[in-house]
Amino acid sequence: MKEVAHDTEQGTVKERILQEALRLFSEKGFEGTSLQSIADAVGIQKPSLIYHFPSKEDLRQKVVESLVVYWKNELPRMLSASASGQDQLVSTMDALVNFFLEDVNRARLVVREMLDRPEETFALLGEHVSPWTRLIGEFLRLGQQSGAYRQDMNPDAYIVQTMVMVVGAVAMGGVTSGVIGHPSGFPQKVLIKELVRIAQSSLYTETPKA
Amino acid sequence: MKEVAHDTEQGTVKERILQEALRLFSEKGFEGTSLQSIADAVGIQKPSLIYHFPSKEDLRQKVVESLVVYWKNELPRMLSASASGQDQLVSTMDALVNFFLEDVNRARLVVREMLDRPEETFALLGEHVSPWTRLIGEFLRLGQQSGAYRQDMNPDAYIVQTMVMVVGAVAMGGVTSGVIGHPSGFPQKVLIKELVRIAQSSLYTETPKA
DNA sequence: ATTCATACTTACCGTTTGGTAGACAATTAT
DNA sequence: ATAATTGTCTACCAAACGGTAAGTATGAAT
Repeated sequence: MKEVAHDTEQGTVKERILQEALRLFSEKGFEGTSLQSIADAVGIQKPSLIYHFPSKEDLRQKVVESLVVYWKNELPRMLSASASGQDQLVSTMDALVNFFLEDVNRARLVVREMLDRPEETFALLGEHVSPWTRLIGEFLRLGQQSGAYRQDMNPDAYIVQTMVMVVGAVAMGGVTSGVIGHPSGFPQKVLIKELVRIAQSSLYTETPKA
Repeated sequence: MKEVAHDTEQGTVKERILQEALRLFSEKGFEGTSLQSIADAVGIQKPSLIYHFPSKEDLRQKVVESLVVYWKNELPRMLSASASGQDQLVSTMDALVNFFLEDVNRARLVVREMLDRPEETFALLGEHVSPWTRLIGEFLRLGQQSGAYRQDMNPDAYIVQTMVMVVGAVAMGGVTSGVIGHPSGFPQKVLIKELVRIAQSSLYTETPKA
């Protein structure tokens, strides 16, 4: 019923459109990407594209949606996977980093959407992600009561800042490292490692290793 | 010689173009902003705009340049202003935050430039900002030798990450706070305060107040 | 056999885009 | 006085944009 054509290469045409659109939107931006360029990348004609997605705006929404639904499935899995404990937070952040690191375009698209459509993105995050971050917030507050986490830490603000740091680092890390003057960038692994260090060492009351 | 027209409102026409272009580029993006919309915002006709800036691309460069030269003047002033000591780092970061907080569009434009033109932005940062961040790097390494700063901290990566955090927080803070689910955002002051806390507490070996 | 929906095509359309040409005042220099 | 420079305008242009119309090949359903 669904796959009528041969799907010669990989995935259905619709999937390949979403894939190329994600890539181009995140690289050149929504306004900077023409339907023609997406059609070319997929190897079809422009009206064929508009057949699958009635408008450019519709395509954009579907691309964003594909990221959101991923998270709606993956985040709860991660939060429940690692047994409750200190490591839960660490592994969740690890998965968060890896998700974006797996395809840098994801992070770039998220950043672009935040800049291009602040209110819409705000609403989207509030709807799909906030239930889970609230949970993490509760977890942080508990750790604060037990004395494991710093008292002057603001749980909600900490979560927001950590997310900004992760998304920002992946999306802009390679570029930002220009501020150091490294001839050609900065190994991303080192950057991520420092990111994790910052997030953790600013959380715990005692220093893990002095 | 320079100001021929009456400059009825504020600043020369050229300055007002740069001002509105910065605003629109950072709000809608470079590709999402038409010369017409800039001309309308300034209150002139499109060819008058093209008279002052020969092309849209030229205008973009001048807008970016206006931010860079600001930093080339301001950063050294900040680094030398506060007498050498622990507070030097704190006050520098404070000024960095305030610069972007003063006009959120600055942060947004920087982020957009990093996404739209990575190599170019990388080179620009390397040329104009890296000399000063290298200095801060030296400062961090010294503090590390003296035992004031954590040994597992990577100075260069720390600087990069801190910058990502600052720029990202200002540019996307209001949106990202949607992840918490606050009905209408998050007080930016709280966010910035936590940002500073994270940056500092992840730096020092001993916790300031437990 | 024929109807029907799917997936994709070529040809086209109105609008907007960045940019040019050339006229017109007003100021400045000679 | 006159010539040149500066800043702004109206009118226009080719190209690219998002999107439509209408047609064609193909396989499934009746």
